[in-house]
Amino acid sequence: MEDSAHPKRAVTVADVAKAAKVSKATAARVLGSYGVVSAKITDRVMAAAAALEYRPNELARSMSTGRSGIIGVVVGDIENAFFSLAVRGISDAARLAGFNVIIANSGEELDAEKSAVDLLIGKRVDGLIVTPARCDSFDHLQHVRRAGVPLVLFDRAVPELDADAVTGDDREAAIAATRYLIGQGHRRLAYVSAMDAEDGGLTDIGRISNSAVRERVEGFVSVLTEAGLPNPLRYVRLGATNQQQTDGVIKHLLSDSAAPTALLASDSLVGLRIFKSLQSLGLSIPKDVSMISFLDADWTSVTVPPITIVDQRVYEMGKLAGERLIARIERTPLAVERLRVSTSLIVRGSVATIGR
Amino acid sequence: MEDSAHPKRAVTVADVAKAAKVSKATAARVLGSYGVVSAKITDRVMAAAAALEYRPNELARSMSTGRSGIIGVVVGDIENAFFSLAVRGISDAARLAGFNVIIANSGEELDAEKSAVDLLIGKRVDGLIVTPARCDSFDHLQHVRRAGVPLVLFDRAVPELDADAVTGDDREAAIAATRYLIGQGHRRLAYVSAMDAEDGGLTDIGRISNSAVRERVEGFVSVLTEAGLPNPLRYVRLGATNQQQTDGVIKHLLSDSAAPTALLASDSLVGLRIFKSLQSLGLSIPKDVSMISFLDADWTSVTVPPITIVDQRVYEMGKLAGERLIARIERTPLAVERLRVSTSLIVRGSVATIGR
DNA sequence: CGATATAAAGAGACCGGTCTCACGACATAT
DNA sequence: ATATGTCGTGAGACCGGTCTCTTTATATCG
Repeated sequence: MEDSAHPKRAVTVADVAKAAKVSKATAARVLGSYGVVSAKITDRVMAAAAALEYRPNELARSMSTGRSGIIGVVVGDIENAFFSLAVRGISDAARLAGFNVIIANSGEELDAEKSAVDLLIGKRVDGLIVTPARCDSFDHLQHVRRAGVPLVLFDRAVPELDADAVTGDDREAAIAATRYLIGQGHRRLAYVSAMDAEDGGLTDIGRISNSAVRERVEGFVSVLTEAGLPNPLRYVRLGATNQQQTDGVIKHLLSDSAAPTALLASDSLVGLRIFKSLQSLGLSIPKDVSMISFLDADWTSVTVPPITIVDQRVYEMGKLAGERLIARIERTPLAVERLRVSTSLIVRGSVATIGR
Repeated sequence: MEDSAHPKRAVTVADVAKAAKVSKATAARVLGSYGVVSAKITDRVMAAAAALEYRPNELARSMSTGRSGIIGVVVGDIENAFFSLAVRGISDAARLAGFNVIIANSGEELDAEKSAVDLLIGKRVDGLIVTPARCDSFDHLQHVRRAGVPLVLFDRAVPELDADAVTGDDREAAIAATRYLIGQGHRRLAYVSAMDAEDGGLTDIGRISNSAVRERVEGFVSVLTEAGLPNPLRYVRLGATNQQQTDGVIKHLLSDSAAPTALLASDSLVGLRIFKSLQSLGLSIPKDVSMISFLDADWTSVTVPPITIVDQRVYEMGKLAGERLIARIERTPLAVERLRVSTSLIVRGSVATIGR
């Protein structure tokens, strides 16, 4: 019965005003809870609103106030545990401050990232958190800043860009993991990442377009160099983007006459792929080969052996990014800051002690 | 330099129109690509728009067109692999049709769900996909329908509600898994779920407020009954919401003088918790106890032994839900449908054959 | 060559809120 | 009794698009 009333047009302040026999302005004051209205009239308007099932049109509200109450988040891949955890951190921070979150996926592709950013700007989000797919292309991010929209970079920094960033201490993390491996007697160490690359090999660290990966490789290389090990880039591999690619990378690495004895996985997805590769090759961890992965993902603690990992505290990173963005939204004049969240090595059972 | 131009006010059609020396209406026609405009003027407007870096205000656009191009998704917990996979399916379907997605988390709590739904309706989403936390409370969902907003339920159905739903074939899935266990000689089977419950035990299946869980339990019970096993509810346990709770549940189950020989986990998170519990109790799978989990999660294929699972094809479910919603948005008069996505048992190594 | 059809551009209402300003009523001050 | 102030309400502009209706310029036809 009431179902068939007016299936189409939504109830507006004007409708409520008419029903309560007051002006639109007064009804709006009550419904938007601003200005001053007498208690009597307030009640009358509230009653009318309830009877009509009035729901404010947030779009209209946003348009006149200029604030949408939404923050936009552009991530590489929500399916990746790293990002879904980060998103939870961001969401929690946002909710606490009364903001809501729109998530967009870039699939780690620059074009998708650009259009996602454009879209969110178009929706007039109050601020933006972006995980830039490439740190060497940031015109679109400069547009964001020029448009006056607060921006926080996540996980990866763009030094040339005058924007806040929340990242892990990737260099230190890689250093700690690498030192640990060397301390356990390893001398031939490989680093495997999922970054796209022309050739899979690597000649120039500076060319890595993802700052997090670049810093990790730099840390990795610096430790090898400081330990006096030759040709530190020899076992650095990119392109482990899917299981098949990873199988190829691992097979190739291990068939070397001087095969690496330990593998460092750049993220938990790569780590999982490496684990599966080794499993399918019938190799035992850590007897045949040792490994360390980034991120305390689900699977790392239930394998045999459990995987030694670099714990990234992603939830905190996300929360921090959210809080930082909100601070910037609410009181704009704020100096640019680059926050680093410390990581720690969690030693489990995937690294062997060798050579003594 | 250009940075300091006008850090505040955004460029509007009126600005572009002035720059191109045409009327606002004409500029709008070009920028919104509707109506007819001569090639010459089109070029002039486009040039002006490019020079001024015009970005359309989607809010304003939505307000006059009445369409936002956004579909809202309310899930239980994005961090759960089940939902993040589903969200990808939904997003993919949405993107293909030119829609974008706002995600909101309910944390499986009714109040949070209600306010998320309200929020999204307020934002004037074109449609809504909801994973109802409880199937016995749906006033808020009826509001949605009454407001004329297309709605698709996900994973769980509400029979009383006249809305589309996409679910798994939970009853059949549970039946298949249970039959398999019985076929392997198991006679004492436990079902463990994360649903909140007053007591953890269970006296009345009808009281389970999550239809997916209820159907699974029904399937489970029906097979036990048909196999002539006594007291089928004896080993059904709810409340495995975190590791500690799960440890308690498992310890209690297994300390029974007639302890179950196989455990059925209601989702992959519960499955993981059970696995860890068993591990910490020093029990071996499947020698000491067998288990089956729902969902082909990451971790299930790298454990020793790998876990036998009920594969839910969640991505397809999400995609289907997205497509269904979009169909309903674009051509409203459509009969209500309840779609079921079939599941299949993937036998790996976590179930022992016993008793013969 | 004038009448009519048609294409292109302009003027302005509208969406549903917010918010400024003006106005009337009543209280207090002088 | 008149001036001043405050409070509560109403009228209407505004946000930035879309879209209808009107006007103007050009083309087609008899």
